[in-house]
Amino acid sequence: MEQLIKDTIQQLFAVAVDVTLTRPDAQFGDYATNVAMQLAKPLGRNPREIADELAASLEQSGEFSEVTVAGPGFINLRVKDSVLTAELETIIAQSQDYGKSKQYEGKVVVTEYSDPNPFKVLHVGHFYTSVIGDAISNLIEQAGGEVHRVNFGGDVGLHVAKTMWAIMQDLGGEHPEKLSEIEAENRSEWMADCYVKGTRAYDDDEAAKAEIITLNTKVYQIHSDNDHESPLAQLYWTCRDWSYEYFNAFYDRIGTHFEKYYPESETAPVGLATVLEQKDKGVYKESNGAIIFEGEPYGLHTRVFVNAQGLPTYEAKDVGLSIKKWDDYHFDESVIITGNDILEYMKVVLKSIEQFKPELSSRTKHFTHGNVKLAGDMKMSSRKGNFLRAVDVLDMVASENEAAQGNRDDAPVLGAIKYAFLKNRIGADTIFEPKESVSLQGNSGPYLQYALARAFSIIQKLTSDRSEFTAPSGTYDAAERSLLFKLTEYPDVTKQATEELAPHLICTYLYELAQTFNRFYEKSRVVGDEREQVRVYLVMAYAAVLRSGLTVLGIPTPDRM
RNA sequence: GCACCCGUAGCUCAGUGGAUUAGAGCACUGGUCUUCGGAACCAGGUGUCGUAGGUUCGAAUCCUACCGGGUGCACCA
Repeated sequence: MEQLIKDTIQQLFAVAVDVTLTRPDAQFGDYATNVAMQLAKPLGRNPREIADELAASLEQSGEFSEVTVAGPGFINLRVKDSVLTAELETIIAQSQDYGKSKQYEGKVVVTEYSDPNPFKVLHVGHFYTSVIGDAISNLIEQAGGEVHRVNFGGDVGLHVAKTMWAIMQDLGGEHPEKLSEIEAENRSEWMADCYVKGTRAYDDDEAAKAEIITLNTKVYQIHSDNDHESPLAQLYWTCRDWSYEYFNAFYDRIGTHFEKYYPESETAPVGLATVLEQKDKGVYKESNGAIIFEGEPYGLHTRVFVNAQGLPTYEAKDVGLSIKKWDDYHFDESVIITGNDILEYMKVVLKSIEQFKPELSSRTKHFTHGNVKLAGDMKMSSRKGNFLRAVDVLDMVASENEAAQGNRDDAPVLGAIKYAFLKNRIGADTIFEPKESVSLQGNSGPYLQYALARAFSIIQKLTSDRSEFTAPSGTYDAAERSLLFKLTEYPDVTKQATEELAPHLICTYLYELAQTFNRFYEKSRVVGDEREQVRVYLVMAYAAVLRSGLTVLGIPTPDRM
């Protein structure tokens, strides 16, 4: 249609312009264009006149059932129902594949997100970032990308030393055999408690602080010696395994799967070696015994990559991570999803990498989101031990669902949480109001899941005696037409959502679609109606699009609820 | 102090160059109701789009300054 309008303009006015169609309020038409206003200046004519002339010509083309001019020169177009029928055929034929965009075909993409630290607890923020990262990965995947989901976490570093210190306080020394006294279901909580104790000791007790700093070096030593024998090493490896088991169990439950963990112990040596090597080439430099990168010439700030004790900081570990990802995947694009608190930090790290591996930093996109905040004034900190754990969120929503529906099924629980996390644009902080976020009505995940379950129910009633798709020959009534027209918007939505990596656009669309369907459903009987033939295909097309959209968001699509 | 993110209805947010009433959900009030599964549908209304200038035929949307909130800025991650 855009091409047709473009050609018509070329014929009438002998100028080439880009024509974009928008979807105005339904009362004005299916599509609208403001191209007459764009032409007013170059042609030196009244936009209204141009619009009238163009509209008359478009009307003669026979492609539209209605062409009108409104306001200062907007052209509103309504397409013939036969055009919609052709699109309905496409949706039925392609089903779940309808509307997939193609921007990432043939591209290898590494997505890194979630990034919890072993020896620490998973809190609500990890849940949030995992859901966002997953949806972004799915968007790239539906667009044809070969996606590798990876996870980066600190299995060495000061937080590990703090936890290990408290663990040994608790066990009375380096006694790995005593770990068997910790019940399996209490392990993650016990380690989280130890982290809190270790942090308090580090802050309040000078002697403990010195011990923890020494212990930090010993933990690095375990890795460089590949030590699995010493009592300290046994303690360390066992607790690290417990952490990964705990992470995997959580990811399984929320339907996320990572291809690979990059523990910092593996990226640290690579990062350290790289920084030292590049120091000799002048990228990094020594300052007060540490090795730094000066960001000021680039409008950034200076950061320490190797501390005065010769240990790599998070910065060097990130350098190592980048290099390892590159060696493993030779990606076309590397997408990193984190909280926005490390936005400036990441710019410095990437700028330093750009000095010696420009192709690597130019292919890296850093996406940041805000923090999850609890309604009211409660601050969360895993250091202090007052925080909302990821499982607490699941439990709260499960209780809410139980009160409303009498069960604790995971599908609506995950639907509610994931949708609440995804429906807003990524960037600002998310206020987590347990009661609101968990809502099962209105603009919520379960509303969409339920809308889909109803559609399945209808389809199943007719499964046995449905023949091959035959395109309806007549026209559609108002409710049918608005549902069908809304369905045809889906390809535009996936395209834009993929370009911007903005899952909330899918949410907004699906909610509008479900509303449109529920209105249709309210007044249009399907089974047994004389228009059953047409309507059942509309329902099938709707179910395909809704299911496809929910799947991109990572939201379960149960047939029944 | 500097940098980045944000400021739209009582609350949580869409809308980020287009109009004919700036939209949803929640909350509140009333209605539909022997369900093709009611987690639904319908009706009812509040806005100095943070403030002030500017650009434009046209600004919640772009530019500038300011105000307010959040986050970050050397050996934590």
